[in-house]
Amino acid sequence: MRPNFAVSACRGGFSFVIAQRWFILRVYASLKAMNITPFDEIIEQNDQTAARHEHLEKLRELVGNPYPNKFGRSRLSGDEDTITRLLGHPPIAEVDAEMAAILASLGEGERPPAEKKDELNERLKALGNVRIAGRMAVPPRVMGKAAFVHLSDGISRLQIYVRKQDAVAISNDTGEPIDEEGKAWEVFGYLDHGDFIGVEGYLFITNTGELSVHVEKLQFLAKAMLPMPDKMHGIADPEIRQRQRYADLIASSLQIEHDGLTTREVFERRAKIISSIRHFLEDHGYIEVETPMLTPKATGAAAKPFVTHHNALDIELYARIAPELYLKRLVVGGFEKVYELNRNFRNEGISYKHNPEFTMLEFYCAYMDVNGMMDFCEELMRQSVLKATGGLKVTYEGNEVDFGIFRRVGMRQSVIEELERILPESARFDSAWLTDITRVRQLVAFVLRYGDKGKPVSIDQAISIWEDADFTTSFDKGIEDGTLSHEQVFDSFLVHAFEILIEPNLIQPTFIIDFPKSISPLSKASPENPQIAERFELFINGMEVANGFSELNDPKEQYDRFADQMKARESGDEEAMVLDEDYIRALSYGMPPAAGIGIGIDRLTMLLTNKHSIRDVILFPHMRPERKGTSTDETIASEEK
RNA sequence: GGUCCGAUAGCUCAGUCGGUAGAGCAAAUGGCUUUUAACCAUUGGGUCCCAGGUUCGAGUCCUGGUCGGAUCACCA
Repeated sequence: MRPNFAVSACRGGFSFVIAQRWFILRVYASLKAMNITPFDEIIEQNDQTAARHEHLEKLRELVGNPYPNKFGRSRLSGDEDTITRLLGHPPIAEVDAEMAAILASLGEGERPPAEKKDELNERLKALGNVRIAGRMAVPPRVMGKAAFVHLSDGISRLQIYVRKQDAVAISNDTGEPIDEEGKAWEVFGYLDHGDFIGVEGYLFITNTGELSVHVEKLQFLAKAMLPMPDKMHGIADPEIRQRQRYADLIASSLQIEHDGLTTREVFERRAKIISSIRHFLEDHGYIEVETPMLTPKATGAAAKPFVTHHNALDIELYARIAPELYLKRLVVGGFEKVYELNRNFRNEGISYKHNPEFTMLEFYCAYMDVNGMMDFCEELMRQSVLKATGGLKVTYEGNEVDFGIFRRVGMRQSVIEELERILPESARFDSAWLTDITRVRQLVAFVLRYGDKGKPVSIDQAISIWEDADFTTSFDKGIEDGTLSHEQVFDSFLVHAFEILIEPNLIQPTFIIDFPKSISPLSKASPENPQIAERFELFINGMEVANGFSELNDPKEQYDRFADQMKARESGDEEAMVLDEDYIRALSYGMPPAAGIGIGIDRLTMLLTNKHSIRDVILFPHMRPERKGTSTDETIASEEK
């Protein structure tokens, strides 16, 4: 993009322009040599920015420093008068209930009766002046010698009315009114959509019944050098929405109409979810801790880590994939109820439900088991949903999700029931097949094909899939080279079949319980069945939202489980867990029986804000870096010839 | 990584069969002292994502690429 000379060119004669242009090109060349992006290349230069630049210079002449340091807002509404406060708590409410009722009805689009309006306006004027500040939320509507414009505080907007003969401008150098006829009107003429101004004036109701401020003093506060997002459409390009979240947030405060929550409301709701969770946990005796984000071992979950290097120690460090093992060390140390609500990092794919860094709540409670944890989790989710949305039912992608009821279903049981339902008559399912390697192979093939074809399939289709279902699977290699026991094959099939057949259909909150032990290396086995882990995952709308279990606290058994994981790692499973010797040492001091859970805050927020993409509930999601323009080098080279 | 879709004025988008690049908003200028998607008049504004190809002629067709979105695989 070429630098824009139009603005500077209008200030001098022809030779001055040539000299200045030459000078600017030299400055550009030296900045480029140091790999510094020139200012004019950071924002695109066009007629819109040129106009705003001219306006900025005019304002500098009129009021002095165009970036003053403060603006004191009045306190008529009881606290500092933000626009939202003034609209929500009109100062007249304390003195006159009837007038307050009329004011409140204006919000519904009603007009006050003519005689009441005059009386109300007298009352409002008698309250004295308010001082408010905000961003100009619309381009000013100018009518010769008077104008209307709305100011926004990011949440609400309040209209101001500027009349040429009534307004005076404030000097930004002295802070005092400029005693000069028509100065404020001239200043107003150089204001653009998006600029920040502060005004002082009295409240009144317009003919069309809108509470407004009749401006007596006008102070310029800051310039918007870039044009504002489209007032009707906001920002349509999802890339710009995510890269320039600030612009997206401005758009959500400026847009006239919108469906669903605005971006700002999404993040306000996210904040509510998080604060309600913190309050709930603290009310129940939990203490918040912070454990290392940079760790010498990436363990505690099955995932690939980000690697970095510490220069002074000259060691590799990993961004943590889970705080789990640190939190349990704290349980060993006597923190009976402990939680951490912070970021985890996983070096894996990006999708609508995965971001490389994501926010996870993990907490642990001594003397509790998996069943107590499910009860507590239900309670925590319910109060959080209630605080964030005001009810227990939310609509997510057309489905009504009811947080009033959480089902509990065994993983094995759910898969058996589904297989009984979908397998053809000619192959009536028998649960003994789940421990027959030949049958499991056929079932794997069937489920894979079934999953590919999507649901539902007819009986005929099921029969033909079943009859064809005899080919090698990814398990065969594991069996042949001895890295997979038959038991592991059965478990893997169960999990796989669950993911394909059951998981996508779990719309209502459902705890899936009874996980195979072999895929739960940190979890205690069930006292009734040593092959089953005391573990659950919570699914809502086909998405895993939480994962909890009775924590394994036998150091020798934990060591053996880690050892199994390390063997799996040896044979190529990059995500198998890494042995943490210090954790084994910690457990050896003795850890009380305990239950723990991890809850994905981003996914919970998606559910409670009806957002399909995780990137819509993360303020600054990860994206590829922007490509820099490369044209200026050639421009300079050709200009200098 | 696979598949599908998209990229045109500052913004939101049209652009027919391959034949002179369009609208609304925004901007600039003028008018208008209670408007509210203010209104009226006038004006300026384009590397049609990039590179090749086909053609007398490409925003449009073909090939390759960049960026983005959706989806699948992996994962929480």
